[in-house]
Formats: sequence, structure tokens, C-alpha cells
Amino acid sequence: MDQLLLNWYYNNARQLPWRENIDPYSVWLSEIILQQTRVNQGLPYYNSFVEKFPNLQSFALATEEEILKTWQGLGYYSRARNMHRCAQLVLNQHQSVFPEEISALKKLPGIGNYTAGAIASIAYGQKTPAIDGNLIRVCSRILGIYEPPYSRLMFDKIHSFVLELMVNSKPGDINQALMELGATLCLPKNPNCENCPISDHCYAFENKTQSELPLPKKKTLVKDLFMYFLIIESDETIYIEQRPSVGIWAKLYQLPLIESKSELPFPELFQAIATKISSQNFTIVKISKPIIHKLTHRKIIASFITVNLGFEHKIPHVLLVKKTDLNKYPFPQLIADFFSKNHPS
DNA sequence: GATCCGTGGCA
DNA sequence: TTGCCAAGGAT
Repeated sequence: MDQLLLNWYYNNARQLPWRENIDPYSVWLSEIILQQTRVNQGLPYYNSFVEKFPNLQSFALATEEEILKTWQGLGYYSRARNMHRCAQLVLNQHQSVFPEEISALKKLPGIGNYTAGAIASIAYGQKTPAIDGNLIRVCSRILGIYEPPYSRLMFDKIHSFVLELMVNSKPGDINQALMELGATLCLPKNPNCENCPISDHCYAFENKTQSELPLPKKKTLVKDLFMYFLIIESDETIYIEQRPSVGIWAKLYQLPLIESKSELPFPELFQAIATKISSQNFTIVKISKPIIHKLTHRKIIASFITVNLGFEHKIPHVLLVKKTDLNKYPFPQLIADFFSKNHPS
């Protein structure tokens, strides 16, 4: 089965930049970017990172804010912060070379079971399965695994199956071929079994049960979150602030924010604004129609409130910046969208 | 093990 | 329009 799979892979693999010159830094960079992210979405980011930070040293010596700015719009920003810490650790403790041992790789920030396996197998040729969502889907169908996805039992079954495929084949190619199969043919819905090189070996294909494998994941509860952003600006300047170092959009920048788990009635909102800007001397010019911004686990209902400040009042704990400098700060997509519509650079 | 952490494409 | 979920990791 490994030969069928690899023949298909070598003839059908997409040409991707991280597959051209394989080195640990490129593998690491691409694997982190592609966590929970489709190739089409991550590809331009990979190219930007390689251009700005062509090697591990340049990545490690950049500032965290530069990394976050380059990451802006890709989501799951802890990946960017962890990558920066990881690069500095590799630079300072591993002589700028990623370790080969799975156990050592997993100690690095942002590198878990999957990514450690991917780096070890693709960059260093070790016989180590890299089990991601694609392998969960592909292997659960091939083997007919009716276990909860991401359960220990399922990982163990997939691990031993993939290990067998690697006995006489290049491990990095086996992992990538299974992922490529999952990403292009063995899709969650309407899999393209007609073109699958190993459908003759597939339990789900034989039993026509592709649609029920793998078993569905638990749905995450989505809670409402109300955000009231304050637009406090002059012709050339505007107030922004940095978010806390934990939680949603950690360390990114935004307009001064009032946040609530429920909708704020106007009197409470008015009082919250006064508290936020430490002044009663202001007027509300306009409140935008709410914008819905969906995260995995939150439905954000965002309003943008235009506020006129009293004469020469300075707001504590926020930054007064030139609008022409806004492109230097990393913003969440919600805020970046606002600026692109209202302050096109 | 369960929850937190983005964004966007697609049916 | 809504739901699904993608080359997952940290806590």
C-alpha cells in the first residue's frame, strides 16, 4: 500500500515552496503556519516570513511585534508568539539548529505531537508518524476506526498503521502523502474515491461508510461577547491600546475597548466610556451598526462609537498615534477591516 | 479530557 | 444564512 500511496503522491503532489528546499527551519515555519490552517490561506504568509526572515537567526532576532505584524490576519496568534520564543531557544540553546529528537522538539514552544513528528520525519527522515486532522480522517476511513476523533485509542491505532507504511518507505513522504490525500481527495464531504490510489484498501470505501467516518467532533459552545470600540481621533491622530498578554488577540492592538458579556444599555455604556477615558467631558457623535465577527468559540458583536473629547484631554493607559503609523502595529482582523474601510492607507 | 485560542472558504 | 472545520498546542 505504501508504494501505491507514494506513486500517487509523487505524481500529484502540489508544488509548494516548503517542498522545494527541505530544511528544518522551512519545515518548522510551514508546519506552524499550517496548524488549523488551509494551504491557500497560509501560503502568502509563508512567503512573507521567508522574505522577511530568511533563516532562524533573523527570526529570533526580530521583535515579537514584528513577528505578530507579519502574522496579522492569520489567527491563533499564540502560534506567532510561541514561534518567536522557540526561535530564540533554538538560537541560544541549540546552536541555531533544530534538535532531531522528538522529545527535544516537543519541549519547544508551539511544537506538540504533530509538529514534532512532522519536523522529525520530513526534515530528518525519522520514522515518526505525524498525525494531524488529515490522517485522522484518512486512516479512520481506511481502517474503519469508530473511535472518538483525537482520542488516545484512535491515535494509537493510526500510529501503528502509519509506522507499518514507513518500514520500507521514506517517512516524511508517507506522512505528507497521507496529508495530501486528505487535503485533496479524502475530503470530509464528498470524497473523491474514484481517484484515490488506495481505495481498494479502504474499509469505508468498501462499506460505503465514508460519510460516517471519522466520527464527528464535539461542537464547541459559542458565547456572545459585546465589544464597544471607541473612535477618538483628530485629522492626523487616533487613540489605540494594546490588548493583554493572555486571552483573545493577546498583545495585539485595538481601538480603546469596553467589553461586556451582555449588551450594555445606553446609560451603562455612557458611564463605561466616562470611566474608560477618565472624563465626563465628552460627546458621543455616532454609534455604528453592530458588526458580527465570529471566532471559534465567541460571537463578537462589535460597535464602533465615535467620541469627541473635551479640549486637550489626555486619556491614560492608551496610545495616541499618528494615523500614518497605524500600519506598524499588529491588529486583529476585525480592527484591520475597520481601518481599511475608514482610514485606507 | 475539556476548554481556550482566528480566520475564511464552502456547501 | 448557518454550520462545518482546516498540516494543533497550551493549560
